[in-house]
Amino acid sequence: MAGRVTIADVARLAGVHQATVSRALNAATESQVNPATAKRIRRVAKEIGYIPNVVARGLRTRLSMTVGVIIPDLTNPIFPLIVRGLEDYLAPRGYTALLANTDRNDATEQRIFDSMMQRHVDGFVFATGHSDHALLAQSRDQGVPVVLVNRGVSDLSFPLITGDDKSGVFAVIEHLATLGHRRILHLAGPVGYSTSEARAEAFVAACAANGVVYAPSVSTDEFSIAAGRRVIDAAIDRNPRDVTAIVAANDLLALGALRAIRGHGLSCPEDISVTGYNDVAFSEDFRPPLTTVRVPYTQMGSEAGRLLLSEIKERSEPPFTITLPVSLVIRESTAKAPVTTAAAR
Amino acid sequence: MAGRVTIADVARLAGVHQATVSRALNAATESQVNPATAKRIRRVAKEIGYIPNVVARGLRTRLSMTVGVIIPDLTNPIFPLIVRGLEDYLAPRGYTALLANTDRNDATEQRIFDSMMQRHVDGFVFATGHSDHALLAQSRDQGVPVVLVNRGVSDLSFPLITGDDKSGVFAVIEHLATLGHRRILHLAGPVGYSTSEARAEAFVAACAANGVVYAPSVSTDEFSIAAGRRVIDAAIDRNPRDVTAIVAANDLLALGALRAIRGHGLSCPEDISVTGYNDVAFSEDFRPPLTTVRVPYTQMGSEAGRLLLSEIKERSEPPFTITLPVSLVIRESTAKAPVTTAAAR
DNA sequence: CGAGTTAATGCAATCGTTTGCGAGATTAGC
DNA sequence: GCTAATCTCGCAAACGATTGCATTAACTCG
Repeated sequence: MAGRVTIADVARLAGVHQATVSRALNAATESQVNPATAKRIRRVAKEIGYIPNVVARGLRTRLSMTVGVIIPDLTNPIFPLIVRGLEDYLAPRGYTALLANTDRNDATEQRIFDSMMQRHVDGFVFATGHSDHALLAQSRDQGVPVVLVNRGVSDLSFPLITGDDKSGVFAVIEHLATLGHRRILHLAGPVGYSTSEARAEAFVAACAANGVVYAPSVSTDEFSIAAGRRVIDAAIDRNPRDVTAIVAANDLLALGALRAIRGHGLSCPEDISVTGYNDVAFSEDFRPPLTTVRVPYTQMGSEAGRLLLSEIKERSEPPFTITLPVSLVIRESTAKAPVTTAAAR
Repeated sequence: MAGRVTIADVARLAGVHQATVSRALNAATESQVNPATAKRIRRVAKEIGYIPNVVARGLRTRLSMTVGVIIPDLTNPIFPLIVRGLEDYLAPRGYTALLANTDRNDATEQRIFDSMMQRHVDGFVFATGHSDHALLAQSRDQGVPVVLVNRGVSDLSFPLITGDDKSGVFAVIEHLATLGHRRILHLAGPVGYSTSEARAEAFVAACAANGVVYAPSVSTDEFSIAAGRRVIDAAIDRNPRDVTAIVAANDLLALGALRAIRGHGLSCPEDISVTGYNDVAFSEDFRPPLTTVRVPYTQMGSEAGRLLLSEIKERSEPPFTITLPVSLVIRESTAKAPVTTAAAR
């Protein structure tokens, strides 16, 4: 028990003032104290197991060595990757992460934000994909830096790390065009998400560039397997064999599409090709293994850490966007367009 | 900018002493101040946007309202569930979680532990599955409560939340026995993990109870797809058609087995049945959909939160173990034992 | 040898709260 | 109308560090 040992204990045992202890133990000020006493102080400190109280220090230095990480839902498989990358960057540099989920609920998000503000985090990483501007402005007003991950925000005054959605979608469409697909459906994500929008726009542009006819995008109300299945079920019922390929905005949606296709007695890729986006864990083991776009989420996390720390250190970093390259990974859910269907049109 | 607004600002504007402000804003002490002034204080506080500094408060109250969560690797799909359940319990109660990954590295683990200790976390949740006793003892010595998740530790002096491994494995074996399997292989997890050991033991007992002959367990060096594949590849090469079912200690290992089986031109479940453990996300979409055991990881997380908070509040809770029920989920990776093989023996 | 540097350390304020103690003011009891 | 109990609220000391400033001692140099 004994209550934690403080700097005063060390000072007493080493026969010096606590100010001297503080200086001796702090790399930046160590030069100000006699090497011999410094050594003695360090020895005593180690002996009695002194560990500095970061909270007390933070009170004085106004640094908590803590950053707030706000994500929608840790259960969505891309976020663990981001968080992991972020922490791997932060930990060796003495920072730790406070993590919280918003569940896309603005009230929750505000609550979390306040709670982290109270804890005086040194910066924020937002990966919410729709966080309202109010929070960002609030944070900036209080002088605590923010970096955004995996989302655009209309005004570009915050640094942002994102994957190259445009080139990812282009790669997908080119791949499908090469396989002879000419009628492709875009299974879009819910509106209001920057990724949905970026990918939908890129889809249109890519189709145009490749001479592909596209059906009007159908869009979902959430990024989930169920939503994908629901929408594709309806599409097939309405107009079977209309398209030869489905480009989903997301692996989850793609998985829903796969289930819908099987559910209708059709098969992928023989009757219809499907592509996903994200290259989520296990997508290699789906039925069939999913052709998708790999996004370097772990790297996005560590880049976010790098940017945030540099913002914390030298305040006035100009905001800019880092776009990370993505890559198409071709597996078995895409194949040549079925001749019958193509001919039938 | 303007630096955050403090209690002194509120006091000045409300024309009272800061002690009064503190009391007015704190539910427990609110009764000590005149309702009228309390109201005025609250109004002023709201007006100028006062948010109490939890760090400063913590310095005085010795409570950080923060708990440390130590896991091996967030990328392993069971941990996001646990963390999510934990945070969902913690957040509404004013606590936030500091999260860090050990990667099963003792040095890293010690570093993380120290770092969280410095931040004066009010308690720890360990889900490392092999964390050394030293750390636990250290934590107890300092008087900060610990709860363990998903692992046993030989001395049972810490509260523990775990899934019922024994009944899970029994359910699996009974299911296979009913399907006619008589020669079953256990694809065990790496030694030194409580889950590996518990499941391996249960396997032996369950086989004995069901009159099943089992091959000596083969064990892996890590819980991964690659490890599972490697071991099963070797087993098939050595002795094809020896067993009719493989019981893996984990879904990842099961997935490796599935790949190995396909790689040898065999098929699951026609030639050989496979079961997993955990019911990881997407296991429904594997080839074939995996029969496995569902473990309530999210609930494990929230139970851990409950236990930890109760330990924090009233210190001397006696340690005890909570075992959560699991359930067998039967999908397509298990089928009747092939007659040919059965007859051949 | 005295004045001026420099090196090493102590003093005390500060960061933003909470809280034991005590002082007035008000109310109650008789 | 006086004592005692009860409400309010202010004072000031914590909590555990950091840091500007002052002080002392030792050293340099002309």
